[in-house]
Amino acid sequence: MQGREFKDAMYDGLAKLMKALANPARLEIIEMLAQGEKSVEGIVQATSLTFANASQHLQVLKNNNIVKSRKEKQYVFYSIINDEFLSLYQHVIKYAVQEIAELEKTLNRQREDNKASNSVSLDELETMIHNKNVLLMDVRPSAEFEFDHISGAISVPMKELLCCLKDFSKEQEIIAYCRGPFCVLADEAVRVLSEKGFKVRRLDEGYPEWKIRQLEKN
Amino acid sequence: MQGREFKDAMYDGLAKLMKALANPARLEIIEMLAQGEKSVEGIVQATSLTFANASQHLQVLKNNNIVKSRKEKQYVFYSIINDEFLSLYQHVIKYAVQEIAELEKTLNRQREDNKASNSVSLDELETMIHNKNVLLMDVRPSAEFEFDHISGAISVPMKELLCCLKDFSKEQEIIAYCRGPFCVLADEAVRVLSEKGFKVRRLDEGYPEWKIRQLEKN
DNA sequence: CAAGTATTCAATAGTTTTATTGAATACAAT
DNA sequence: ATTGTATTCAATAAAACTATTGAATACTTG
Repeated sequence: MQGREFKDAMYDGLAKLMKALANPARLEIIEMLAQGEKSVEGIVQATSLTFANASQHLQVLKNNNIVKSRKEKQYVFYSIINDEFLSLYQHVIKYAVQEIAELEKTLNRQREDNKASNSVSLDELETMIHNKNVLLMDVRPSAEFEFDHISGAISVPMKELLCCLKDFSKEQEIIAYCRGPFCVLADEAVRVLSEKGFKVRRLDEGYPEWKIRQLEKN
Repeated sequence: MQGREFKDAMYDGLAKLMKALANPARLEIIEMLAQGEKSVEGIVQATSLTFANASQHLQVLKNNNIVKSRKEKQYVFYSIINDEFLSLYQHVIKYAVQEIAELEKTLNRQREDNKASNSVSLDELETMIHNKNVLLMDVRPSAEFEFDHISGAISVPMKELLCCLKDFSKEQEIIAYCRGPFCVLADEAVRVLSEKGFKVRRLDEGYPEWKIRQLEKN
């Protein structure tokens, strides 16, 4: 194999991988699957995609070694293929929100809006934990909670949330958090819980921002 | 801003970034610029692109905050925008050659073809350099060496390698490196030198990977 | 100022990607 | 077997991307 031939093969292959990531619908699917496996139906419900379209995008992701699938009964469950990809994806996100002005601005505006709604800031959280009887709920997958979490939090992964409802009091104030403003888990938790009549708000930031604060304190 | 609106803005922006990377010609340009700044002409000479086409791709990269340019006399020099992007790019490459079977195979076949199988890792290099009886040889073009290089290396560009053979001892162990797994220069150097009876191996990675390590140490 | 060089711009045709539509499977439950 | 449900397949038109071409700029040098 000559040098030119080799380069072409490598750059074509690399471009193929990047192309698989170069679509907003597929990125949303990836973000969703980063939080745990989901059936095609689950993805359709959480996005504005049609069944056929979601399935098509999933095929693209599968053919590019980004997701894997398993079949159970008549359902097909998709998930991120491995932790290496997850780590790469998180690196991309981190770069994008830190270095791309446009995205940084969008994210900050969203944070402002969250504050304007009734989300709780890290500062407020601190005083609330001192004074009141609040329940701090980490809704990320349990593996992430076990790795590290905001001190005082309990782990209630999204997929277990519905079965655990009876364990919580409707008198107690609940604060839900996940990975940050980009993560949709906390929003979902707030929606589900408030529909059921709980007093629940979300933390406007998430675990990574809390961690950074802790490090800054030292 | 509603949740849906926010998501669309974020995923569209993210997809825009990935699209800028989703093209083999642009990836080759990035790989080249990762080794130091280059004029448009420099890029045209090293690739099979036309002037207009190279310029167009550079505009795309510039509009997506991947490269920056400066003008000197009538020349425009392009370079990677910052170390954060370089680190992200390295992560992508590392993921691709480790996790994508097709690319891994292509890369390994290339390495086999160049008989560079017993390569040296960056870790090994560090301990070898302590023992002092090793010659670290940078076989990239001298411009790239002058821009920056692994500390302790000497510059022996490929095209000068054959005329300089008499300067080296066959007793001394030689380690050749270039730009990383994609770069074929080191493989060629190893082939040429071992044919002549020198004790030579290649570094399995290259300058960009070393640079990233240095940055991580701080 | 004129000529030369490096780079960019603008238009375009060919190619690829995308969402949509309407079937076609594959499997489970009855 | 028949029905119902979840998913995939196949075809297609619209949109986006790409390389090519032939100018147009911008800057330097003489």
